[in-house]
Amino acid sequence: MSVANYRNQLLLGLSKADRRLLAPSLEPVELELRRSIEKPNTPITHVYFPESGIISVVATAAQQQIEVGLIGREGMSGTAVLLGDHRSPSDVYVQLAGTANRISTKHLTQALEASKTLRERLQRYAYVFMVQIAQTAFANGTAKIDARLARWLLMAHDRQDDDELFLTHEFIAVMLGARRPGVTDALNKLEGKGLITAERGVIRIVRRKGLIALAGGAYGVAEAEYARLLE
Amino acid sequence: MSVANYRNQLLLGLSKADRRLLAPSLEPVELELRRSIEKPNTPITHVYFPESGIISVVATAAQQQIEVGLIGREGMSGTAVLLGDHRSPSDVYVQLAGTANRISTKHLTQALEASKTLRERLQRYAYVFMVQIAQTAFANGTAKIDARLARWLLMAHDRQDDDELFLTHEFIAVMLGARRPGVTDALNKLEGKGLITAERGVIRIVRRKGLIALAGGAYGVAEAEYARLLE
DNA sequence: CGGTTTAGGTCCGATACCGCACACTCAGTG
DNA sequence: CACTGAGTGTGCGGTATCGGACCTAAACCG
Repeated sequence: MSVANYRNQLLLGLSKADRRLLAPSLEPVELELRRSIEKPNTPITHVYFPESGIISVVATAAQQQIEVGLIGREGMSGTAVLLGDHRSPSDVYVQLAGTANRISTKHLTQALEASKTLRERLQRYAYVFMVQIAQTAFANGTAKIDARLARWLLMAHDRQDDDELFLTHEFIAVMLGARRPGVTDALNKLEGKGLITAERGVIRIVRRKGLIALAGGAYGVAEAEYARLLE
Repeated sequence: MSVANYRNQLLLGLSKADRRLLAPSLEPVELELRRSIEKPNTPITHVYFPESGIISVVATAAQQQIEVGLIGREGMSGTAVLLGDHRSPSDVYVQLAGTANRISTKHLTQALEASKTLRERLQRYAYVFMVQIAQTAFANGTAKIDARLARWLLMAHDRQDDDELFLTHEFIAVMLGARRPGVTDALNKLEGKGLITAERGVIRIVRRKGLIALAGGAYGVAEAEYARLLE
């Protein structure tokens, strides 16, 4: 794959030199639905830069699961590696199929050693991801299901080109830490307001502005930080 | 202040050389209750290494406030600076009075440039703090108020020497994003189980194990990461 | 084409938590 | 020593969400 063809914004934002540094180690891979990217407390072997699709970072404990962050073509998995660790307590897997370029933890670590500018840029992303997680904590603590759903749909929508998201209520329920029927209700509510349309397995975003309003303060902060630091 | 006198574990864990690098720039300060450490979207002037007391990182939006992370003598404020930013979208202030050593953002940045080992160690802390925030997201999304309260009390207790926490229900309510009477109820529930005792303005931790059990999976993950990476 | 799987909708009672309001009580202050 | 204010306890109706179950409908498969 030629350098110019990357669609991952983090890779695209690198200097030519930094991109050349990573390019030989990058390996294109398919992101199949549900594919595991990181297992809790297990060494991270590769770090993924999605070209399309979405990767979820999910906290798991006592049979409970809930998404704490999500990664698309704007970012990368494995931020732990950027900060000197080689594992994480979270489960990380593909939530929306797509493609990615991945690099082995070893090669990435070497590249980070070799280039200060690379390190700085990727660490800025790590910071933005931290803000995203903080926003998730905020949303989970203060917002109702429909607002959290709106936030989630917006974040997913930001990470792909068209307006159709291929997801089931079941999966969304896990993401939000809610019951599946609760998600069904919330989706119907959003559809009733004309913000989305939904069919079996497909959700179509219709009015982003309405979704943003409904999400309240839970959406936008991390996105603004990203724009400020990485664009 | 002599090097040996630090009580902040992050400073204590540094190599002698790194401690010498920071020491001349460290300035002892009082952490008065409610003192502001960082304002949202305003340059971070100083980074604080608490010796005692607790600093809260609070996400604010649309008149809603909720704590996403908390910092005591095990850590430092201003993780954004470690990752190349100089502000953060969160409100950061003193939640439990104490003392700290602080360093200007400029001096810290210079020291991070000068010492790779310093940078690596502090960035590992930043990673642990990120895990803590993720746990908050988990707790907020899945746990009931009494479990979240138990988690919060445990985390505060970890960060001081004795068993008495001087807090009002009102402040805890803000931390948890709950109503004040909800906190009163939850505290009474914990007291009924013999896990704590409470008087006006004081909460005394009695049975940590019981609190940990009640907190479910919401407590312990970030603490384990800290032990693994920084002890 | 008929059977099976998977996704979605709906209904039930229970409950945790909310918003709001008000009463009590302890601790300091004039 | 009464007064005041902050901290705490309590009550009440309303509602979001839960846990569990069940039923329909679309898609898939031999």
